[in-house]
Amino acid sequence: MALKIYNSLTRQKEVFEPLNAPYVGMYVCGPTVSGESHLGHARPFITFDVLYRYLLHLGYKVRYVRNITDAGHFEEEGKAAEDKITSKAILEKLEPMELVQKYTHLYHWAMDQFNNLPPSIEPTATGHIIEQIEMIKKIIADGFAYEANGSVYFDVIKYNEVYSKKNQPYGILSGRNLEDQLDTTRELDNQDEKKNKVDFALWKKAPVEHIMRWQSPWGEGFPGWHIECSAMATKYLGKKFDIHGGGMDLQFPHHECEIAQSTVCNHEMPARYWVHNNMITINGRKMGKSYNNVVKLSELFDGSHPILTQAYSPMTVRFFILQSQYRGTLDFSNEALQASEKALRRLMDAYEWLKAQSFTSDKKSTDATLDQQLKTWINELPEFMEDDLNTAKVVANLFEMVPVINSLKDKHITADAVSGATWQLVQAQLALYIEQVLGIKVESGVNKKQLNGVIHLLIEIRKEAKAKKDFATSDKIRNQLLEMGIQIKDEKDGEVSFTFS
RNA sequence: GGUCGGGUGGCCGAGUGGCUAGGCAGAGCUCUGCAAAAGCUCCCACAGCGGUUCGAAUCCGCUCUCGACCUCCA
Repeated sequence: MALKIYNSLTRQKEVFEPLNAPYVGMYVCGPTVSGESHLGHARPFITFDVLYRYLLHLGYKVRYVRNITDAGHFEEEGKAAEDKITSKAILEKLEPMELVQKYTHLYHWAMDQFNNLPPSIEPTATGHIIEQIEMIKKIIADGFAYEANGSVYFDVIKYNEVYSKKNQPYGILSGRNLEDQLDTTRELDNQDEKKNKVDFALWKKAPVEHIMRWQSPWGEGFPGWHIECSAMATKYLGKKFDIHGGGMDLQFPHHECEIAQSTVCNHEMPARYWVHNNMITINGRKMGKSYNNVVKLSELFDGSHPILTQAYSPMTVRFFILQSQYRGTLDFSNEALQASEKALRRLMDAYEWLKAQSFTSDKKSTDATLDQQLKTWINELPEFMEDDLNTAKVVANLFEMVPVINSLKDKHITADAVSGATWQLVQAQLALYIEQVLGIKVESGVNKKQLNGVIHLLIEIRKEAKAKKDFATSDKIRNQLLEMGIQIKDEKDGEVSFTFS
């Protein structure tokens, strides 16, 4: 068995072979922290978290780099631009760092809610301006970029001419033909600093109102969007690394441009496997800011979005995403999430019950068919994972085992139907796949409101017991609550209060 | 217009040339003080039209239809 992943570059599933086993370098494009993350953002991070977890499970030493884009036009999403030039007081000015901080924290909080493992390195674009400038200088020196009026552009036509001969034309990743693009975009062309419409910016001269700016050999400005990933990936993973991931919408132009820049600088294709997750759709349409159909993660978790009838826990959302294979679109709806919530609860109830049982390995099986069936379902789990991370099939197999576990629980079958060794196998492998590989953690369903409700109910029952002079019951309630760290106090006015210790 | 990817039962979603996942919802039964949970059973779909084949939802062609991307933007 070997892990196979779909490589967008070659358009086929390929056996994963690290360049320097057991080390694996993986770069994933992270968020732009100028606004709150939405459900669409969650998919790549959960997808690549599962890939990361699976690689770790296979024993690889993975360096997982996921950047934070904190350089750009800094204006808070949804807020109208204010006049930043005339604003005199420092505290009145828009301070990009403040936004970066706010949304980075929110993003980290969401990642944590999803039980995503933190990446090994989480570099920021603003922390790597020097590396980006150095890279641009190199590209200019090699003749693949030019300065125009304080900005620097990548010469796509020239790159294509030179690298087509080396079997790496511009457009190799997205399957685009440069001539076609020139034809289709010619009409739109106007007077521009760029030599060709297809050229992209490496460095942009900052207009006077642009508040994020840095000194460079070409004047004050800010880096183009694509260069940050090339610079950081090269710095932390080297000229060539194993996996580059991100959403499918980044394939072009972002990743295509990365390939061109990095190839000029480092003289080789930066990554070996390009992995792209598909989009989350809502009513068949990509969830995205431009469509005005985003459901923010915080709205999902507290149920405040109008299309939701209730709040959904982070694990429900994670499970919802893992019920599909990452390369297909996933259609989101309240109904679909409700289905996931119920399914997850059933799975986890069975899993947790089984986890608490103990089996002895010397017990023989009286139902060889069932015993074998369980082993088959378990043995298929790695096969499904290794077939391009087919988490949908993994989940399906987990559900095959749920009725068997529940049958044991409800004594519809006896424990000896299955051998002790097989039960132990099932216990261990469910724990491995549910908790380690899929990263689903047990959520305690109790919140403060519910807990308070329960305590009030007990106080109520205690009152009734006291009224009936049933002091045995009333004392039992008070004493046992106290043992749990909840102290009930009978106040002078007959009311009852409680405190947590 | 160009490039690419889809159309699977009420909903979400796997999938393979023949043995036709899984979840949710729905129906029946069992269990059950009531309810819930749980178990068992049922619900056999693959856009349309042709073609290849002993056999296709799965391969080919056409049609219809939906979507993504198309260079300064997360």
